[in-house]
Amino acid sequence: MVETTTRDRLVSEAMRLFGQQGYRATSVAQIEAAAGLAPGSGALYHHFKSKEALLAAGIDRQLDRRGAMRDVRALFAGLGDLDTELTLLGRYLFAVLDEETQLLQIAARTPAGQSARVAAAYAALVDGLCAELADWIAGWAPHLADTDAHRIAVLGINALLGNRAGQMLYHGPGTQLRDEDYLTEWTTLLGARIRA
Amino acid sequence: MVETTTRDRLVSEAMRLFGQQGYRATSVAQIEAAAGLAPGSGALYHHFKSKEALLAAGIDRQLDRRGAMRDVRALFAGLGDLDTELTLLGRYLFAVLDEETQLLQIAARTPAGQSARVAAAYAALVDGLCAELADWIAGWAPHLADTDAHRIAVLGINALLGNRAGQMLYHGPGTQLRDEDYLTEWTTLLGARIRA
DNA sequence: GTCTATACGCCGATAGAC
DNA sequence: GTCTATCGGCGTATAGAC
Repeated sequence: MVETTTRDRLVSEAMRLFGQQGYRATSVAQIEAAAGLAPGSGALYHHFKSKEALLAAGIDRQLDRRGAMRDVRALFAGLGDLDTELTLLGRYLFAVLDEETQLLQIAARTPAGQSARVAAAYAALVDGLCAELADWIAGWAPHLADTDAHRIAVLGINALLGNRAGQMLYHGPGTQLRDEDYLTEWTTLLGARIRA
Repeated sequence: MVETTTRDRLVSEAMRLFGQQGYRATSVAQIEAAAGLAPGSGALYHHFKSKEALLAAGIDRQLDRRGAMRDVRALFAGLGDLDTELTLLGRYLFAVLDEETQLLQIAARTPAGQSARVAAAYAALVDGLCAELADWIAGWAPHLADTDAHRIAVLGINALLGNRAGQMLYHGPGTQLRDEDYLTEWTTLLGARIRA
């Protein structure tokens, strides 16, 4: 994943800075400097017609990289008992969220209805993860109504999202748990609910 | 809670706007206008020496209003069975979070280590809620180790935080569940874990 | 305490040389 | 494609009249 073109570098550095500082707080000059161009020169505008177009390109690239909704039921089914599969699934969901860290940060720091593209990308991510988890739950607990499986999934995803949100805000070691411990507890909680 | 002084109105409107748009994206002129002053006039600077001092005053007011850590174990203990108490406790935790909406929004939109005051206020809130919930759990499940009770509490609080974070980002009706349904599922999940 | 007026800097974006 | 130079606008903050 070595960046070749200046355009790619601009997108990468812009998304990194947008995530760290927010869209408005990041200046075009700063992005240019991070991409190895002279800060303050309008060099960026030979690749994007505006700063907003650059954000849109970054979101679109993130959406392109995002694989199609995986059928987690097929991926993880039959690997072992419920707790084992659930732990693996939790690690997988954390990994997906970490791939989308920049998007999550940008979404959190974008004033509500400012960018429809950002909101749509965020909604698609969360809804997709909930659907995947709900699907897997339904496979293990056929006796559960679909709405129940969905509710458990929403809560499970929110628990993972809340963890990453907390890490973004604390940014220090904080009082947060280690990922391993958190996932263990997450597995225990959801496993007990699904079995019941 | 009718605002009397101009200073109070400035703080209230500033915190509202900071929450909606973020600190940097909110201009002093906008705050002045919202407080009924002439936008662009430096009238604000007769009450605060800078925009940053205004934010600090807002955070401090939020901290002052925040009651001392309540002993939820004493508040909710003996009201009924575990599920009943847990539901009430969940409603209470949601209510506390909703009182702190502005702080949560500001924290989310403040670029990491920008304001130590904001980070400290956020950390104190989350740590306090986790401690309260862990305390209550320990009361119902004496057989559980303290570290286990704490882990369950962290996950429970994160699940509630994740829900409110999602509401802040969707801001539309979205796919989110109704509070009632979400709390029901939250209660079921944590209840099953505590009993086990 | 609030106003008008203004200083001064930074930002997004454009023009034109190379 | 990247640079220097620059325009116009908006941002924070200040000075001084009332």
